[in-house]
Amino acid sequence: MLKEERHQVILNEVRIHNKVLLADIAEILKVSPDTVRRDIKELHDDNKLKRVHGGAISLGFNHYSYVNREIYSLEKKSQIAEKAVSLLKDGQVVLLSGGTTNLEISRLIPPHLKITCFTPSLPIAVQLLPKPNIDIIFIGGKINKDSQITIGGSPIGVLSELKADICFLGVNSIHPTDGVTEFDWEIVQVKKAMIKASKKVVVPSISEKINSGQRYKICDIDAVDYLITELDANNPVLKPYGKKIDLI
Amino acid sequence: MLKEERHQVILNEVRIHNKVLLADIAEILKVSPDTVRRDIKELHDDNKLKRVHGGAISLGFNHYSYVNREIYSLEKKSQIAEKAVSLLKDGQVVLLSGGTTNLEISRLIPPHLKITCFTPSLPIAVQLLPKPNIDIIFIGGKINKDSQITIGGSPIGVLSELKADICFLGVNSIHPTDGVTEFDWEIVQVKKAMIKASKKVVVPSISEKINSGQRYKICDIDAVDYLITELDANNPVLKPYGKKIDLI
DNA sequence: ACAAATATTGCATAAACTTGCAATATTTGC
DNA sequence: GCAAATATTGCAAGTTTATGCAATATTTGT
Repeated sequence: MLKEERHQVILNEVRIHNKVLLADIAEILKVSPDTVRRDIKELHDDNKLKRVHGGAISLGFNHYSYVNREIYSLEKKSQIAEKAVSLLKDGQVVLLSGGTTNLEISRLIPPHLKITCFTPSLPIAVQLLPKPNIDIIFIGGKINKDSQITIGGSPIGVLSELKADICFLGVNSIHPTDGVTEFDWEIVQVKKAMIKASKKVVVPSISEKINSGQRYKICDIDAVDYLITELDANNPVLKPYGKKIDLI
Repeated sequence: MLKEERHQVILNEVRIHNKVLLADIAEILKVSPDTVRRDIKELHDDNKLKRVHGGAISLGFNHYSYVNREIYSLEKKSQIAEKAVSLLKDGQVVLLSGGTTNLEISRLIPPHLKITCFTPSLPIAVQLLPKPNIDIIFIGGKINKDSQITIGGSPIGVLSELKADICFLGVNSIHPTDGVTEFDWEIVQVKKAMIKASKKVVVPSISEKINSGQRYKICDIDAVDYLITELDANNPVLKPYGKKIDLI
């Protein structure tokens, strides 16, 4: 029995059951638990699965855990989110794209605010659920598991019939001349539709994303009305945007 | 059962119900309350949920620092869900209404099954998210906060363009002559549309709901193809249904 | 305020993990 | 092709972790 074979067996079990028990694998493969332990250790180091006491578990098992990624920039995101929330007023119709910054925004929306939120993001809808004064309209469609938002023709169709007061557009990258860009084509299509569906477009973005670029373009800088970062509005990094966008 | 699995289950329950009772988790997972207590303590320390007397609550729910006593017959629902899941086959298009029994069904869908699930239920979508082989189509619309499903014209419109293989219809009440009934008119409209949109209609229902009635009618008994309860198929309680419905 | 439910603490036991080591395989350099 | 170097595997001893139980304390609902 080659090591590679064992690895395949283990990964396969994980793929099917989302987990494996070390003892089970040892039994199936007729090798010592130590060997399996070492195999799992290797696969763990290769990021193929997650090693836990007693066995291993699929990496993707908790997709929702993307909330935990980038925990380091949570502080910045909270600062941004606080600024963003201050733009909201009673009675508005708000469009929220996906992303962790927008999730933070929806977390910070004060419970007394009476607004209507449209969103294609599952985590954001869940986040808004406990707030009694917020009407939530979920923009349906096929759910993209990575981003946990709906994509494709269906959400775009819904958006084409909507005119929201304000849109919080979570972005991957923003650049003074290249505009707003994203790496996933399907998501770009949805975000384009969101911009069309809103009177005002707000981009909340941590400063790391400023001046970077991705493969696909969502819109020019001109299409963005407000740029919110954790930085002070007259920070030199933001200089190139100042003429075209209101900085917050 | 790996500790990690238990953690995932607990977090999932918290996401869906916004709270968990320690005793329920112990029951579901077949472990001692002490273990669950330790699990919750760990998750609390990791800032994944908030530990409170009697269980845990979602972080987003901090204002309500209590846990409601809510008796839900989980054991029965699991039995029903297991029977329900056995009806599923690779390649099917499945329609899932809301409700805790359907939630339990979606929890038990084996991860290797390749199916497409349409649902207007937020908790069910979240529950299905980690399963890699399931395509999830969320039926969008305005979210009803009580039931956590979308209601109104929008979901009904989507359903009118769909023909699913099988529909799991969560119900409030079922009666041999009065048919399937519900207390919320808006939800009735959605469920009517779901029945039209499916080749086969399955009603998973705990036996308490059998022979009861509510204000609004969803459909006659004839429209239901299968009735799944926690009881044995030839239990006398089910006798009146036997002629018209397959009992499981 | 009291009874019932839940939490804490310490402890016991079993299972799982770590580490070092020795016996075999396998690969490498010449 | 062969010896040396390297990897792999199983084992054993000691350590850590996981889990349930029981006695006691705290919290909660009425």
